[in-house]
Amino acid sequence: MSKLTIKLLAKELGLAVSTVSKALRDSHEISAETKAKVLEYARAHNYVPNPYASSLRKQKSKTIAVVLPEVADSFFSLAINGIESIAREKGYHVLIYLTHESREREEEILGEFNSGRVDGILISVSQETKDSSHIKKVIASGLPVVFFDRVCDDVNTAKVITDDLESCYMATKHLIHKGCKRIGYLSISKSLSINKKREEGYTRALQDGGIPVKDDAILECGTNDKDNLSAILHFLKGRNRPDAIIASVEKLVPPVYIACNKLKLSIPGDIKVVSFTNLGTSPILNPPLTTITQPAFEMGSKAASLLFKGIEKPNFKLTDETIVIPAALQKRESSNF
Amino acid sequence: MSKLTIKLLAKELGLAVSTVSKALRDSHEISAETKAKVLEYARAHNYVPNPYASSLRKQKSKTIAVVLPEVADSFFSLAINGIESIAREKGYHVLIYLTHESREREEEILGEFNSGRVDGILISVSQETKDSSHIKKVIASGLPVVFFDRVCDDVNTAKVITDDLESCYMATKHLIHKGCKRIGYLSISKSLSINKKREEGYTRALQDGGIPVKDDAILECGTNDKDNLSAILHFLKGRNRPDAIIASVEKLVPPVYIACNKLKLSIPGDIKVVSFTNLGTSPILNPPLTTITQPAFEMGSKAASLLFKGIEKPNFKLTDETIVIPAALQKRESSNF
DNA sequence: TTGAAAGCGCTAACAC
DNA sequence: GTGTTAGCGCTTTCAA
Repeated sequence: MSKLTIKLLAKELGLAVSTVSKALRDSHEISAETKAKVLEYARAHNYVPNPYASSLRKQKSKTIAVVLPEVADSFFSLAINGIESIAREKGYHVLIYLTHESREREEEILGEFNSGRVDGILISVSQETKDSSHIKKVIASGLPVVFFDRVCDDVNTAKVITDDLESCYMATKHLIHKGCKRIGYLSISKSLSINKKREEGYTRALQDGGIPVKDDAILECGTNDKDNLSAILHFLKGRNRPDAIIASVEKLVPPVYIACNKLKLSIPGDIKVVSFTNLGTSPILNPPLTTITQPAFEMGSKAASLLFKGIEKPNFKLTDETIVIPAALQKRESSNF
Repeated sequence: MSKLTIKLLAKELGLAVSTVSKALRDSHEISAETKAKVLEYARAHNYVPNPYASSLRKQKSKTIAVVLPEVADSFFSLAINGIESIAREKGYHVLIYLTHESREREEEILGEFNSGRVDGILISVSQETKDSSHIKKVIASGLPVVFFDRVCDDVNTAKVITDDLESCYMATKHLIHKGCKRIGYLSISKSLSINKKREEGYTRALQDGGIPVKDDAILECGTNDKDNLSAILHFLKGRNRPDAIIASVEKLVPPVYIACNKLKLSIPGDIKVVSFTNLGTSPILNPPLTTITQPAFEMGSKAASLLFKGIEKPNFKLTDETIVIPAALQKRESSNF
């Protein structure tokens, strides 16, 4: 069962290895006849060149890494789809790595790439990632990096994001328009780019709407689901409880609904809810959820396209340019339309 | 910015390449002193061995492939998590490939593995995969393969699945117990292992419950979301419309809820609903959904563990043994508890 | 148009 | 305990 190699192939055909190699890659120096013979034999015997030998020789791997906080989130699932489709199209392979929101793990993972394993990196950083030196280091080593969604502002490379500030501004405006006076905001890690922008959209909308911005209207949630639920329960119990909530990430949707349910707070009667999310079940929640939906698939494919350009075009530099793709505010019953 | 190689490293340290190589791998033949020196220099200069050179030499890649129908499904998302965590633990890298439910693509992808790119394969087959010759071929070539969830019964290798028949039997029983007389079943591709088992659980429960099994109580759904919605709408319109529905896969949940909504059928009043799904939003749907939940993470990690055993233990054969992990019936309002 | 040979970076015999 | 060397499978000069 020893694998067929180019050497064996050459021997069988009575040709030199180099001739076979060239024939396989359809080189113009090889006669049509020889090419046909080689190709036929190769496909008949299911020959697939060893990619690692080729990587070693050519010093490129035709492989990219996708580094994600997690995959159990519909945004990332859809983004992977987008990435994979472009990668396949371009003949690249996709290695997937999960940081589980740990900056330490993220650094560990990136550190491994200083080895020729991948030709480029797509990354959405972890919640813990404040210091971006590990990313700068990998870029300095010559590897193209493209951020998507969760970026590091201080790293000079291409980024694909949504209009977080504007879309959250719009969502907040919408709630104000519906008569909400005490709008709560559920944040995640303060250091996260998306959170900063979304929160700023929120506060600006409040200011523009003449509503005082209060610190205790913002609840910072974390990684642990149980803790988040109890924090939200507590948040909704105060005598100054909010009459609306904006959840900055998808994972906060279930705890918000569950908390309201427990506290017998009716959505949208007592409290209106809006969330950033790509959940396919938003329209069938109880009640249907008003969402800010990111174009996840498109973001993934755009980011991948950019990365491949950065890899393949010698004079295309992945500078600090940022591609912003608008998110959509989808109004539903949870905010009273 | 040329990458640091073992050769350079050796030169800098005034040592032979082989000495450095052994030192890096903590060989007993190397003095503690030399080891320390090498290790220190290596880490100070961020040396990471080129994995492809090593793969080439050792004839193994420390990489596995995960071949999935899609990733926008909470089962697969969770399974990837399970796979990744074990892979990381074992020092393996994970290549991800999506078939998008196409058997052709699946074959294409598997074909590429006849090259040393991966040491093993985890696969959940596409809806279109009836003929499994492409999988048999890759196994015959010597690559370990472990199926998870969607398996091919006629392929002799390890499989990690849930008790599809039994759990669907239980779910159907539950509906019968609730007084349902015309229970509809939404299938997907007839050829899919999970569907066959689930459907059989359904029919057996009907038989055991003394309810006639009718062909027109089974609706075969497909890949296209819109088509599924209209098919379900039609299905629920007949004068002999079902008083309960079992959805065999997660993606059918939104269309079922939407269809009922459109037709003003109340769940669970007019029609009870149960679905196979790992959706985190099941408890907050309108109404909360009764689910058959698979231990997705565990299935992924089990499958990965098995695969690594098959890769690393020379006399551990991945025979036809099947690991069955039970799914859980989580009763909620959609089936009236 | 074809072939010989060097070498990508690493590991593993084997020699010293 | 350390060094020399061959070779994994491929691509790419360069020579014939």
